[in-house]
Amino acid sequence: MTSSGTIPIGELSRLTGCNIETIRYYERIGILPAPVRRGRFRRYDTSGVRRLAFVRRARELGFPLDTVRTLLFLAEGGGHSCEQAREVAEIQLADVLAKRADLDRMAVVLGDLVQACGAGDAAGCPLLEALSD
Amino acid sequence: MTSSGTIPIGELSRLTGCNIETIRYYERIGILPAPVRRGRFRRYDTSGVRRLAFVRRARELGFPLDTVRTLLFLAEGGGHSCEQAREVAEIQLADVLAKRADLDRMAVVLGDLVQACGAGDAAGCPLLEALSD
DNA sequence: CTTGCATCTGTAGTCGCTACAGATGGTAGG
DNA sequence: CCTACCATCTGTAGCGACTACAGATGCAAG
Repeated sequence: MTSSGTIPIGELSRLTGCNIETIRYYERIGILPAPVRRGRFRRYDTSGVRRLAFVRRARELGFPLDTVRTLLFLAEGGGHSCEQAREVAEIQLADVLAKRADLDRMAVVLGDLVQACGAGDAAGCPLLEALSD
Repeated sequence: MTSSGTIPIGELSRLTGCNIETIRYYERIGILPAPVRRGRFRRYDTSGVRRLAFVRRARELGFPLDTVRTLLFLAEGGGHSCEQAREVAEIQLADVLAKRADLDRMAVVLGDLVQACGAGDAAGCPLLEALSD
């Protein structure tokens, strides 16, 4: 047993639900550290798995990768963690709410237009005419 | 007056709220036809203005550029316009609703975490711990 | 021996712009 | 007449977050 508890990238991918190419991409841009290798093959231990899982969860909340970097740093005990973490989360929340508001507006308009097109009586398509103004 | 009713790209930009670089980009990828030129300068007439306005409105509803192409074609009287227009709008609506649902989920989680971090009593940051699992 | 699998590196493509750099031509002011 | 400025031009590269190859390598099973 040279490195008993370690897994190859494929298994890390399965464990975390993260694409292999994405894992290598994260390594390239410094989100994940270059792991130990057995020959040419990357080998990940539990800390590697935990770190990637962290990244995935952060990404699921929509945090951009640059912010994920900050969150990783904070999670490793950098500075006034909770305070700063809350700050970036607030910014992210505001961003999410703004995007949702945009989508809401789109959904209303699209819903109306689909409806109007469904009840197709009048000459001309309501949808196409709305776009043509 | 060689071409009285035509305007330069800057004015088209102002009229439609569409960036000059974006207008040229649309031309490059075939969303807009190459306009008449006065010397080296693009000149747009009312049909150019209307076409770009159409594109902008479609983009505001989130239609991808490829679909905008289809919509333009339909608006110019291609085939069973209204039926097909409704179909693409339904797909777009479904997409918008799915994205909104994603954002909703994010907003709930982020809201909770921001809240939990605000009431900072316990040791450890709730947000960072949620990401660390 | 060969087939298949997992992995490797490196590069290019996606989408919808945006941001330059560097050239060109016309007008207005000194 | 010269200079400054303005709008426009072309062409290319960058963004964010991946994704999709192509082509090499090495190992184990049939």
